[in-house]
Amino acid sequence: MNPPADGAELPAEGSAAFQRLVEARLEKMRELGRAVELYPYSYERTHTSEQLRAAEPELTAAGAVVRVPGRIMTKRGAGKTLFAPIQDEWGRIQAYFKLDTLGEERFQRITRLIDIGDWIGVEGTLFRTRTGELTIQVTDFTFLAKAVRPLPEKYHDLSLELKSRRRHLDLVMNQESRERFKKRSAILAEVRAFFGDEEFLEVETPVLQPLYGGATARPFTTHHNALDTRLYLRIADELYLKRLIVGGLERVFEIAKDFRNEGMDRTHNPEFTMLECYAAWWDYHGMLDLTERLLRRLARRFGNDGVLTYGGHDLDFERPFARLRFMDALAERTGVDLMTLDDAGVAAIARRHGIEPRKGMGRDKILDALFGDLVEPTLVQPTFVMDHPKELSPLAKAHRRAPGLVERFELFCAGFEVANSFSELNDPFEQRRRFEAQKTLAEAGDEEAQQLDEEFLQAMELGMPPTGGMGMGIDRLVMLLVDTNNIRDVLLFPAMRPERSGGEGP
RNA sequence: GCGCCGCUAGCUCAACUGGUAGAGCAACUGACUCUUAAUCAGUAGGUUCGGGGUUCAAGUCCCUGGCGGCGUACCA
Repeated sequence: MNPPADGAELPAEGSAAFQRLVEARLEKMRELGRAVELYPYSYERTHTSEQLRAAEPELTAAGAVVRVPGRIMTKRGAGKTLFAPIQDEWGRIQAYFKLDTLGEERFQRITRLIDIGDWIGVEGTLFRTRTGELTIQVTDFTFLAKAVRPLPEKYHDLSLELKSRRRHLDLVMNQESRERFKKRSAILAEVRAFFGDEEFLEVETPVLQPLYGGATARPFTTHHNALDTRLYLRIADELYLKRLIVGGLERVFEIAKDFRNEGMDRTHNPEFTMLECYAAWWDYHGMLDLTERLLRRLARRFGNDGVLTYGGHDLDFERPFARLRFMDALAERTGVDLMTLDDAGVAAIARRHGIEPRKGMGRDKILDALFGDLVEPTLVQPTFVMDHPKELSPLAKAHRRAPGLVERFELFCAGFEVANSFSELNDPFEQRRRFEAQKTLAEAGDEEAQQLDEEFLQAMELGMPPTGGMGMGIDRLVMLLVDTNNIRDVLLFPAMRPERSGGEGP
């Protein structure tokens, strides 16, 4: 038998009132500890709450004794009986405790010494109450673990902050939250299965990198003690994955965290999960087909016959996705063929649409801003936007026919970007020129400028096959599939400012 | 970054123009042998985010710091 936990206490914290709530629980735990093991090592479960519901007819007919562990969510005493829903990962099953069946000591134990929030295993047979609820008639029960802290209030939702900061509380209190994160896991599994079927090899590349590249973003920096050298947390996998293509691995993909030292809001977290894939011998058309197949498969599995409801819109992934050329979309919105205009002309059009070009914004950046304002919000149904201006895409191959453009597409759904893809630049001389240009920007103080990666260039100089590449923000994909507009809903532990007591004052 | 709003019991929220800080849930005591937001009777529970100021008097007004929400800008 365990020591009776007489010394158990929590560090002083919170108000005296809170201390008393905890103390009441500790006191009951001490008393309970004199009779039972407080922290047993395991429990033999026969069924989950879900399995009980599925197997009810057989179990009832056989009068089978089941053993189900779970957390006590409420206690409803009714004289010499007690009803208590027991919650496990899949849901709840009601347990019925009766003085007559359990005897005085065990009945007192459940009614008086065991708290809401505690874990117990109940053993008994199934029956239906008068009101029709499936219930376990408890013949015995086992104490499994103590909740020394009280559970939150039961019929109002937690604030988003508490849900995010204390995800464990959210998961205890909200079945729907548990379902959402299980769905995220299923989505990831489905994506991996898809790439397996498409004969892509899943690989892992470094998170800690001596140089960062593959995207324009500010990195996190860290330091390696033994090497006494600065390292960066990756902002993209791109350059390493392309080196694998050079090496002869023809189809690779990676699902991994990227880190970007930038603002956070409803759609941005400093660390986020990115899918990148590369296929030798493909151009962006091949990637486009792949992307469409992937999204359709996900929409069939997680939506309704290939249709996803998002923000009140029905998004149809079953039909071939719309395709739209970047410049055509802009021309349609502005009434002007912007290809024919010079920088000043483009800037003038932007001003006419309420966009004031910032200092240092090149023509292509202004086009991008215009696109973001005028076109993106209108792209509700899945739409491929194709053939972007060159300056925006330093790693993409020039368009084979249209001068000034690159072979690139982005997939938009519900007004936000889901995927981004190029015919990958594989000309090492052109790539070196573009890096040099970035280096100049960096020296001028542009923190987002990409660094010249000699290792990568040397790899490309060894010869990189024609290659298609695609990147997809997994968190946004999950947001789309679970119908939420807040990234915190799909990250178990989103980045939060550390909690601190108030400042010291002036 | 910037702007607006918020922070009161463990949780969700009240408290008028400055005038004794309240309710529900949770907790505690009691009643009830099919309850289910159980019910009924009672008890206890507060650093009103921190610091400073104005005032006879501050949850409320002012200054300042912290944290959050929403909007906005950049990034997936």
